Parts: sequence; C-alpha cells; structure tokens
Amino acid sequence: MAPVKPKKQIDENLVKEKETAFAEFIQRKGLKTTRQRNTIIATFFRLQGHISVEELLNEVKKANPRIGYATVYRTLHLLVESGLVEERRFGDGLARYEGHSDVEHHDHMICLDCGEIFEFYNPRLEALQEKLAEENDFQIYRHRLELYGACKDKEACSHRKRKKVEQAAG
Amino acid sequence: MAPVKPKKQIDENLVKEKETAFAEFIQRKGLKTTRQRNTIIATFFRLQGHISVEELLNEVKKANPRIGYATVYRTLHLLVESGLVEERRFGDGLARYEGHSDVEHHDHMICLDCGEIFEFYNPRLEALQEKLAEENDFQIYRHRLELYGACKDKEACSHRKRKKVEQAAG
DNA sequence: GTGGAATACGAAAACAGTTTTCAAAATCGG
DNA sequence: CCGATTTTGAAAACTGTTTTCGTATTCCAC
Repeated sequence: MAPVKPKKQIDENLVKEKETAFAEFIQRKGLKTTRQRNTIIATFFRLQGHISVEELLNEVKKANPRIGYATVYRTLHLLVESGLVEERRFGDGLARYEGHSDVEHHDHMICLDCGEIFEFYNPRLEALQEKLAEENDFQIYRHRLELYGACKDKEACSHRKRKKVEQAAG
Repeated sequence: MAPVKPKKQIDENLVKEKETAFAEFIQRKGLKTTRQRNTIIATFFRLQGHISVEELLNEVKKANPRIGYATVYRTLHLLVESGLVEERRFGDGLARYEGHSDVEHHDHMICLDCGEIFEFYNPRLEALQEKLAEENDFQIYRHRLELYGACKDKEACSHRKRKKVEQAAG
C-alpha cells in the first residue's frame, strides 16, 4: 500500500479533455474564448502539483510575455468556478491551485523542511469525520486536513530542498 | 458524549494565571511591561472563541481608545510566541487568535451559514493520523482539520446568524 | 527619586497578495 | 464586417499585516 501518490506523467488526453471542459464552461456562461485564456489553461494543466499564481505567471510568460497578473488571476477564478480546479491555502499567505483530480478527494502532508507537499487519502479517516459530524448534528460540505511536519527520509528531503534553492536562484 | 465543547464561563482565576504567565514571559525576554500590553491581554483573555484582530481592537478601544492596530498586532505576536495563544486561519483571509487551551488539542467545524466555529476532539482521529504519517515515513509536528458545512439545527443556526447581523450593524 | 539606555508607542507609510478600474483591443452573433 | 459585449494589460485600489520613525515610556543604576 502506498497512500502517497507518485508523481504522474502528464496525460495529454486528460489535458485535452479538461481544455474542452473549460471551453464548454466558457460557452455555457456566454463568455468569450481568448488567446490568453487558452494559453493560461494549457499551461496550468501541464504543470503538476500545487501551483501558485506567481509560478503560473512565470510559465505563462514563456509562451506569451505580454500576459499579466490580472488575467492569470481572473482565469484562475474561472477555473475554480468551473469546478476544474481547486484553490488551497497552506498558511504561507498565498493561494495555490490544483487541478481538480478525477480521482478521489485527498488530504495533504506538508514537510516544513523541504516544503514538499504529499497527497494522501484514507477512507477510514473520511468515514470517521462523517461519523463525528453526524454526532454533532453537522453536515460536512468539504473538509481540509493538513499534517505539518517533516520527512523522515532526511536524504531525500535535503535533496529536494537543495533543488528548490537552485530553482529559486537560477 | 458531547464532543462539541459548550461555551464556558470566564474563569477569572485562569485569566489571572495567564496574565502572570505572560508577565513572566515578558520579563524572561527582557521586554517591558506596559499599560497597553496589559490592557490588550486582559481584554483578549476575557473574550472567548476565535478572535480576529479587528474584534480585539474594538474591545480594546473601549478600555483605551488611543491604542492602535500596530500595538495589538505586536502584542498578539508576543502572545503566540509565549505559547499562550494560537494563531489560526480559516480561509477568510484574516488571522484569528485563540487562547491556547489547557485542555487537549482540538479541531474545528465551521458552519458556512451562521459562521459559528465549533470545536471537537476525537482520539481515534488523532491516532489514525499518526498511523498514516507513520506509514508514509512522515513525522507530524502539528495538524489542522477543518470541517466546513452547515448546522443541521436550522433554528439555532439562523438565530446565531441574526444575532451576528445585529452585532455588525450596532 | 533621577538620568539615561533600551524598549514601546501611535500614526502613517510600506508591503504582499489580490482585486478592481479604465481605456483600448479582441471576440463573435447577426 | 458591424456593433454590442467581453476581455485585456497597466496601473491604481484594496485588505490585512508589518515596518518605520519620532516621541513617549519603562526601569535599572545610581
């Protein structure tokens, strides 16, 4: 059993599906298809993990340097509204966006040392939450569980950390 | 069994203890005791629940209208540093502060309708998290679990909501 | 008590992340 | 391709929070 999901290859078909789904959403809402929006969502869905606005903007600018913050923010809001993307906040003050998985809901473990964000899912945990809510006459719409701590595999951890520093510098 | 804690009366002795503990902290750090800090912590510990900076400032101003944001922020940071208070963020963009309970750690249920924040604690939930972390070679320092949803007791819920609107208006 | 170094204060400016404004540009149904 | 409507990018505004700066306060040594 491996509850932490391995990084997966980008599935081009899945990306195309999502682009189509977004296009349909746009049409349904009577909005317009634009070059910028297409660039942004194409970029977003080809990135993995928990993307901050800045990270996304940086990538987007490689394709079209004239795209600015505002459009990225606006497009991300649309993506969230469309249900294709979820917004998360891990307490460092910035919003992060995550392609709404086709697979089940998941929670997060965040290493405070290397900054890695692991995903996990456990049905017993979900069931227990439901039970507790039930007992308190409360109906859960959504929940958030985050475990903050440290990787025990110190080697892998410091390797990730080093890589991150390099990225920030370069 | 009633996992949701009832609102408790203010225990003046406990408040005094905390004030003393903070005074000791201040001394230990070589900082100074000031009228403003005393007012702020006295006010804070007599409020219950998850206090935002603005809520606290409003209350503080009743005792001393000349106290400003900066001092409240600074004092809250000291309170957090002292370990007497915990900072929480529930995703509405503002920090909330909570007197560090003498009782066990707890999690939160947040009603998206009336805004009430319920506390709960369940040892099985804690144990399960530990187990999952173990399985993933991860060490938990702290965690956060928030259930967002709605009270099923609609009457109590809308009553709270009404009260909140009145408060905001008056 | 008083002097004086250290700290704290309050107001306002700075700040970071995000949202809004506005005039110009792009979209798209007719 | 017209024209109503939407979108864009740059810049300004906004929000919650932090920092700055000159003045005031604390408090230890005397």
